[in-house]
Amino acid sequence: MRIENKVIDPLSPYSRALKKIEESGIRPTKQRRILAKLIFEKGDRHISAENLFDEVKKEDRKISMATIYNTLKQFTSLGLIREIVVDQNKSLYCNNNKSHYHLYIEDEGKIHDIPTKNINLDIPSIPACLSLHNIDVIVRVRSLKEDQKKN
Amino acid sequence: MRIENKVIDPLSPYSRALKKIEESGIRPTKQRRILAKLIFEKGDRHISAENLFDEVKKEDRKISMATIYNTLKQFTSLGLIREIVVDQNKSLYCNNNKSHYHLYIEDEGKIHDIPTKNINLDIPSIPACLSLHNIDVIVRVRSLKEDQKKN
DNA sequence: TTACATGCAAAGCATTTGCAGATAA
DNA sequence: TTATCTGCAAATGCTTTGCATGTAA
Repeated sequence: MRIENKVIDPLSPYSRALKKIEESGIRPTKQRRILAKLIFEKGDRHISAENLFDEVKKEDRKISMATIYNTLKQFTSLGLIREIVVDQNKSLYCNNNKSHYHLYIEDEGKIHDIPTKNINLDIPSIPACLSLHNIDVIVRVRSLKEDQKKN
Repeated sequence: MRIENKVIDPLSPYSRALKKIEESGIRPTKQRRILAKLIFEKGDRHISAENLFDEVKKEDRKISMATIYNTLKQFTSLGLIREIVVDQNKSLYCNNNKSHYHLYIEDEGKIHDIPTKNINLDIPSIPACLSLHNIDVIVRVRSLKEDQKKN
């Protein structure tokens, strides 16, 4: 699961995404290009469907929610983005396809990346009938203030 | 799945749960007792609200969904059970309050425990302003058959 | 030309809430 | 008695779907 790029990739994350879209056979439509641009041209971050909807609106354009959800799913299955489930009514996608884990600040709803190299994880071997898809590590924390309120 | 208790606890998980309910100040009502019994008297397992609803019905009783959801939340905040979010519309609760991680078979929707001792996890120290709540490790796998279908 | 994509509105579904009636202490 | 709890039904909020219209190749 550890990805270590030794080869230098000349493409920006956005160009790489577009390339992968074209290669995969799905059409690089206007909506998909707009969304890819928003997703991949702002550095590593975590995005929700609603975020994207709002960001499109800010540019005086409009893409329907249905299309945004469809696109997020397509991009996920192309491996361009990764879905993170932090709680049941919050689906976030991260545009960082490097292997990494997450720090989730529960009372703030904020999520941060933890580089894989900062966590040492040894998992036992998986039975032959199963193929590894992903390992999610979510370190759940609370800001101290919030924690004191509860106790 | 091996349980190695060094300290012998005279209480069953169910009795321990009841005790904690009483101590916490919430009333050990009929519904809460029925649910505690179902949750804690069947060995380690992962339960959904719907599972519980059905199990209550099988005993020719009835507890409303609202009460089941409320109770699961209360039990969670008492630390009796632990919520695991595997995907956005599937909330599972595990009745095993020992520290452990999860193996999730995505195409089957099944979840299994991985004892903590089988995973070596070193996380970096957490900033002083944050308090650690939990670490979720979900190893997501697919049964090989399903994986082959997709490729 | 035509297969694929989009967008709207409606549907779906797990979960939550408001509130009247019930119940534990 | 009275604070708390339960259960119903309605509301919520995210996500998905059906289908008519639009668009890329």
